[in-house]
Amino acid sequence: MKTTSHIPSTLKEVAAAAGVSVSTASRALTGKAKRYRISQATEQAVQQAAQRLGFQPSHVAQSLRSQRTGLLGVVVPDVANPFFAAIAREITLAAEENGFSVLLADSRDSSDTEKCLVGQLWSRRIEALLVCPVGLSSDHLAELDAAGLPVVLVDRGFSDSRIVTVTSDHRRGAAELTRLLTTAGHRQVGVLQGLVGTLPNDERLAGIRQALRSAGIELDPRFVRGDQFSESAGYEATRWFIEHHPEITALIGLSNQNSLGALRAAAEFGRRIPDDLSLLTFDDHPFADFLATPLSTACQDVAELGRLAASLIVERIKSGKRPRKKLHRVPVQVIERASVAPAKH
Amino acid sequence: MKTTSHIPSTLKEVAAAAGVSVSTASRALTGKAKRYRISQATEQAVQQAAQRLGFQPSHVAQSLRSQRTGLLGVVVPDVANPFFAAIAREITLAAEENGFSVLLADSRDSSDTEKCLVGQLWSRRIEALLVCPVGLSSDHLAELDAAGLPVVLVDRGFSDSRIVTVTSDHRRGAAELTRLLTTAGHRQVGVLQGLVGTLPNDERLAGIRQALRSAGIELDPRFVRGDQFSESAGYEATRWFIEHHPEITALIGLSNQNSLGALRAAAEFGRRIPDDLSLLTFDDHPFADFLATPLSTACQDVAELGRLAASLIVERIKSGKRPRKKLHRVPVQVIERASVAPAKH
DNA sequence: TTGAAAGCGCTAACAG
DNA sequence: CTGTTAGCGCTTTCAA
Repeated sequence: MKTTSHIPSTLKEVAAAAGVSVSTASRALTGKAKRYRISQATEQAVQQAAQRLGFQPSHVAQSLRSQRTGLLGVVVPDVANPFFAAIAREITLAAEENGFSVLLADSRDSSDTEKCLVGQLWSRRIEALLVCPVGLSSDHLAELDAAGLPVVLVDRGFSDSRIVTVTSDHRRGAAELTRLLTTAGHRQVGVLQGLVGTLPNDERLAGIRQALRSAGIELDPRFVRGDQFSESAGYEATRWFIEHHPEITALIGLSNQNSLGALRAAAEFGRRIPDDLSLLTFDDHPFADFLATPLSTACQDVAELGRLAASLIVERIKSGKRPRKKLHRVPVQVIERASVAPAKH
Repeated sequence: MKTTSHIPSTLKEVAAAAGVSVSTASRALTGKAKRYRISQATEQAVQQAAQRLGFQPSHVAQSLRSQRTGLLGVVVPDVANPFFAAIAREITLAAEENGFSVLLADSRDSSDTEKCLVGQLWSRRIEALLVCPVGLSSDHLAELDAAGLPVVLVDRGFSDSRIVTVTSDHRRGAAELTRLLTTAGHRQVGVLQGLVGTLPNDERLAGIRQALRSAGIELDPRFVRGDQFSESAGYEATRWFIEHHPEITALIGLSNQNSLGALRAAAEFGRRIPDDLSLLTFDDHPFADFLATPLSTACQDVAELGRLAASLIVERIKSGKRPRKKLHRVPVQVIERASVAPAKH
């Protein structure tokens, strides 16, 4: 028994079937019939032949010929993370609208993997690259960018960078969020830190420090704990605070994950939120309103991050010009819910 | 001022730089030096030239030549939906491990868009296609599959289908979940339905019906309400139940989204869960434990769904054989939390 | 041990 | 109005 061949039909076959040359077939199928004044009869014949054979032009061959692949590379640390998934989605939609396809890669939070994947994408001749970078250096990306491949960084960026970057206004968001605490009279604030050295982490921390200072409070270095955007890091840090610094009355998780860890630790140690401990966090999720204690949060506009990045890329591909403006900030929205109680003294 | 050209160097240039022919260069760079007994000297020369020019072979040209693109097409209804994001991730990881790249497409829950995207992917000569299908027919996919393109369906499938499908054991999961209700004495159970006609929806409904019947209860058709896997559908259905059938003591949301709508409606109408109304749902998410009322749920093994699908695809590509087993079931795990109260009579 | 040449499928310049 | 030809970048016969 033989299965139907899945070898796609070629233009040559279509041409043969229609009794014309390949060039005529090509012209008839790419809407150039008018321009070349192809007779109605042949045009139809070609189209019917194509139809009958289920002809789909090979984008591979077209790419080679035209030196344009219509491919966008997207690299994120974890596709399953809702934050990156949302970004990937916006890019994908924008890409599809503009006739591009998305090559998706998952760097698993590893800088080496990221480099490797970027190399592969490059060998596939992507026309632009969008990365939510991992690690603390962007040299390999800057190189590509300098070589003429449009690169856009999303979320994490690099201070020294000449690469176009789209990120939230972390500092201002963090400051506003912190004000919720100072207003409520909190003076002993613990921070559940994420990956030190990354732009979001460092800017958020700076925002918190600044807001505290405005309220006449100096952030105690011992009150900054943790080194990863992960649940376990948040858990460990919270636990450490509870055990060693019971004087702390409020916690700020520098990511959703960190705060999730805080929630677990608090539950485990019998600390009620917000009665025993206030908790603030970054980013949001659909069930936020229905948490036992709805968390007040500084929420990034993920969709806008994605959209902006996509439009910068598309714009750049179309115009061929590298924009002068490198750093793009998207506002952060503070949503006040019920996870801050007045500080007791 | 002129930016560095981003035109990638070609094998021809490398060959020229090394003072050899393209064929020699090719052989030296593809590890065929031994086989062709190329002299150490030339091999090194070629490699150095390649290094110096930053040569990356064009995967486009290789694809055309070899008729193998190493591309996997993935189509999901919504990349930002955690469920599909998780599936996409597993596929992506598996693909990367096996030397494939993933072309990601988002069908936006539209059957037409899906068809269109699949066409584009096909024209890019993907070697296999993984779809979380939308809509009620899979003819266009079955066609491709019959034509020899390995197609795997995930999540939703089709009863009549000859396409390899990976999905959860919805029926059993639903039945087990329902038993939580019958055991607690509930007899008036409302169902927040999703998209009618889809396999997950229909099988879950069947599972519920069956479990109720085992408890001597016939599911009242009026108690099945809703027509979409969406928050608003869940909200509307719940609202309708509250207004028209206050005798209902428990609700089962056929998706996370549906239940989220139920949560909103319940809050709005002052119904406490589970005291006034028990609520069960499908699927889970990280914050589940910290909801005001932790929902008991039938939880799909999303990672396993993705992994299984990926391995079926990879296996099939490598072997070239279409498997005889079409339908693959992944067990569902019921997690009991605190959203069911004993029924009052 | 190496090179020349053909060809993957397509488009476009050139030639009728 | 249509066909012939060259070439995108690569691999692989075939020939030396």
